[in-house]
Amino acid sequence: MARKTGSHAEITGPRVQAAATELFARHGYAAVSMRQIASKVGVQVGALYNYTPDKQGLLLDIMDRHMNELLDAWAEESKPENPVGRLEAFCRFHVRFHVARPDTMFIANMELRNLTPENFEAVEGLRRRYESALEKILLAGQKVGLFNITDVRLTTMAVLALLTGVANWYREGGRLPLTEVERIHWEMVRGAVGA
Amino acid sequence: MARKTGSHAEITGPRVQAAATELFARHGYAAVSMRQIASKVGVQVGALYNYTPDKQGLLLDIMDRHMNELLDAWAEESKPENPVGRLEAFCRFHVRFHVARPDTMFIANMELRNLTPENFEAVEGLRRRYESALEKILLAGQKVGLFNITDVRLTTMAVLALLTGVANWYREGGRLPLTEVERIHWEMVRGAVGA
DNA sequence: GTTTTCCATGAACGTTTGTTCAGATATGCA
DNA sequence: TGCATATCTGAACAAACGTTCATGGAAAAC
Repeated sequence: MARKTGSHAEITGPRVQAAATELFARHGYAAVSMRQIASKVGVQVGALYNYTPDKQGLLLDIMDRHMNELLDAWAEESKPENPVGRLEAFCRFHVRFHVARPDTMFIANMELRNLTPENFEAVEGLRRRYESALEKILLAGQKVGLFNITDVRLTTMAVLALLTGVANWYREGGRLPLTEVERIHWEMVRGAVGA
Repeated sequence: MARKTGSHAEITGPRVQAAATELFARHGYAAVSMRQIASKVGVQVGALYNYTPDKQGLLLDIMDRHMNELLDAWAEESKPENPVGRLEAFCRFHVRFHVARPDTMFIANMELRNLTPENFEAVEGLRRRYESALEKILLAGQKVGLFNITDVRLTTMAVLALLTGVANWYREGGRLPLTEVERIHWEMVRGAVGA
């Protein structure tokens, strides 16, 4: 029988994830040691290996969870059929999602190169699925003449770069309310794609 | 007297820089060891210390050189007085410059957190100077009603994010010629700022 | 031809790295 | 109360880390 109360695993486990996430985001995967993570959790190094097979496992878990939450959240988002409305929904969603998770977003964008080849393949696959969600919107809008886009692939990357940048500087309780930040980004993207 | 021929320093020095740049760009500063750099140069570890006081010095040198070359190149760029033409010049310049230097651009964007506090301050100062070059253009255009911008600071960051993204995927000899990539980016920015 | 200068070697240093594991501790169940 | 199990400690491991330095050899200067 699995113990309920007094079982530390269900408390320590998430705390390990949280500590790793914060430290990886701040200093980078390669610059963080297992001992630093353990110290942040308030535990000895060896105890970490009850929750991950190795350091790489911590990184994979963070990135995999982030991308899956991203894809799931977009799937459940209510979005209009027409390309312009759909693009607006995407922009607002993307900004909202990433502003709420600056740490995992940072890791997902910066630490791809620190994944082992097979782990990279898995995460990269999820990333491409998300990219193609945007690409399909741009393509649909281009086909019916709503957007003015020379190269859909290039524009996809550019729009994502523009939108993702927000998490690098936005801080909660900052100068602008979130809905305003959403709106401004949507207006910029609208202009960039000629809608 | 400085020796001319037979002096290895003037050959090995740049090769150390080049090796460090390539490795830092590919794997990240923290993940690269001095021994890997030495091995790429074809030299023993100790020899590196004829060319840098320490590992941090290599990183600082790369970033400092990159930012100074960027600022100098922009200063010497011929640019019209009117805000729209000036913004176009900036966009084309930025794309051209970064596509030509993907490695140092990558390092300059990703490794800021691996600088010691004082080195960070120095490089960050240069980065802000470059940012403010763009910000001034946007402000000037906004003032005379040529641009439609809600928040200049936010738009500055967003435009830079959009433009800088290009170096992440553009490869020489790719699908699109460079001038076309320049033009497309300029058109996107033009739309984004409502010009 | 001798001296001087430069640059690289190769070994060593103390520290830190990721990971393992036997044993201690504490909790839930009987 | 005592047994079983889940979790953590504390120490240890070999390997790799950044950095230093005495030594050597080759080229430049005289």
